[in-house]
Amino acid sequence: MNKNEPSENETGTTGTDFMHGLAIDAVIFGFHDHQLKVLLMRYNKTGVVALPGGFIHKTENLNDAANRIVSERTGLKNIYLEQFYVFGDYGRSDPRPMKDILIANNITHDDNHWLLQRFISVGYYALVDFTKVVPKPDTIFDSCAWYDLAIIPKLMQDHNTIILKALASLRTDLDNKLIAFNLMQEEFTLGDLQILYETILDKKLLRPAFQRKMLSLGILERVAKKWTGAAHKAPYLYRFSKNI
Amino acid sequence: MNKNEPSENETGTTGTDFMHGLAIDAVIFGFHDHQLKVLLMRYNKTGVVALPGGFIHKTENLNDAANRIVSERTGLKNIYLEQFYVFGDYGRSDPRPMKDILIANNITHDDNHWLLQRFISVGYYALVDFTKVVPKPDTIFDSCAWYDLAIIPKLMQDHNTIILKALASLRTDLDNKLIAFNLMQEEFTLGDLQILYETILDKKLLRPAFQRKMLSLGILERVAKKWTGAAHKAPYLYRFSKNI
DNA sequence: TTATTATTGTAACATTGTGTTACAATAATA
DNA sequence: TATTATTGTAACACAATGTTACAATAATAA
Repeated sequence: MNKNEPSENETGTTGTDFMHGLAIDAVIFGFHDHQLKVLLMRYNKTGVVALPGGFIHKTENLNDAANRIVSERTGLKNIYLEQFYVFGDYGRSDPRPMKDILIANNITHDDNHWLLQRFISVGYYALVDFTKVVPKPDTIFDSCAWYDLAIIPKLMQDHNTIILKALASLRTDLDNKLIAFNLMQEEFTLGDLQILYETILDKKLLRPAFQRKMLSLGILERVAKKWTGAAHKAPYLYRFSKNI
Repeated sequence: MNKNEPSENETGTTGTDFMHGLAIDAVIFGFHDHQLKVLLMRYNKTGVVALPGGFIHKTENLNDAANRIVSERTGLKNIYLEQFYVFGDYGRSDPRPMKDILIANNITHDDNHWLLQRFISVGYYALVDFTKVVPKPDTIFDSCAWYDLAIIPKLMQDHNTIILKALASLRTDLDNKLIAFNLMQEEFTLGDLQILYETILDKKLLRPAFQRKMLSLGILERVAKKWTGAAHKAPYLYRFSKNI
């Protein structure tokens, strides 16, 4: 939300500056401890859990809005973002959870309030470095936190479906685009990278073939040996080569 | 548009039943005479050429709206449709061409008319059997016709960009999904199919490799020999195997 | 110091998929 | 019946990937 406009509160409930009927939902993926994570928001009072999302300012580019929304929740800039689907079924917009939230937060409204109308939502997924994210709740959300993708609770509206579709898109994009690096820290071993791929694709990969393929892409720079302290050969650290 | 609601004219200029700020633009691909074709509409009076498009009824699913819009223009049902991108830049919505069209058609409006506001547009591409399409203009469009993809005129707003993005999506989808058959007639030879692929991808393919690949997919049924009348071996006809 | 252990880096071979060349099988015409 | 152009497909070459094998470590233990 635009902090320069005091007429707007953080969740934009007055909505004078936003396009109506259209929203953005963001599936923000992180990777930590051998698990894919998703950043989710919990509305205070009602406890409803939902994807981070937001609206588009009337003079704002759609992709800029997505960037803004994801930056606000993560504290990061230059985030890898990908549009993956538009969720536009009429039935997806049950006004009940939002009405409960408005009531619980003493926000005046009637049944024609724009937040209770139908929304079509543009789905974006983001890939971020888990270790760099500082999740940011606000006044309406009492929590903004990582959830293991394997144990997502029942979410608001069709947000569970949106996550599944985002994951499917991530899986197909993984082969075509070189995006997995956005989920890693600056430096990583080929073993780390393989575990990431195996986690996203949910299947085991053969180590020699995986290493050969990654190295043959020509986008990895060998940095130094990693000190592990373990009783075996130390792996090399790599970084994503930025000059490509 | 819904013919059952007399309060709506065909182009929905009153817009009481439509979502505002959101539109659908459809890139309808056909294939004929060794060329990829796109179906385009020409507004009467102004001569502005644009993609077929439309709006979403307030209680209509987004994908249903896209189907409806494409069916209206082609006269076909069960059309292969794919969402490929959402065009949401603020600058894309120049109100001038639409204002000219409203003026030329004596449609009363002021500068706040919803058709002159900003639109975010969901891009769909459709693949149809060229020979089955009966292009349908209406009162606002004096023409609805096929254009060779290689010689598209300057279109309204960012519609040239939308076509380019649709073509790029079609090209990448061609390898992953088995969708080219939607552009062919019921029965076709492998030579026909190869010409289609070559036209879409804009590059020559080697015949033995192409035939081997298509046949190994296991989705083609050999039907009969095709009578060509030419002084050489007759090719086989194939059809897309529906039981898969 | 040297053997032990587990893991990494990579060679080597097998299999599969695709690029390329070659040629037999036609279907009409001369 | 020979000629012609095109189709169907075999055969080989090459590239990408799957799989097995093993040498190169880095710490620990003997």
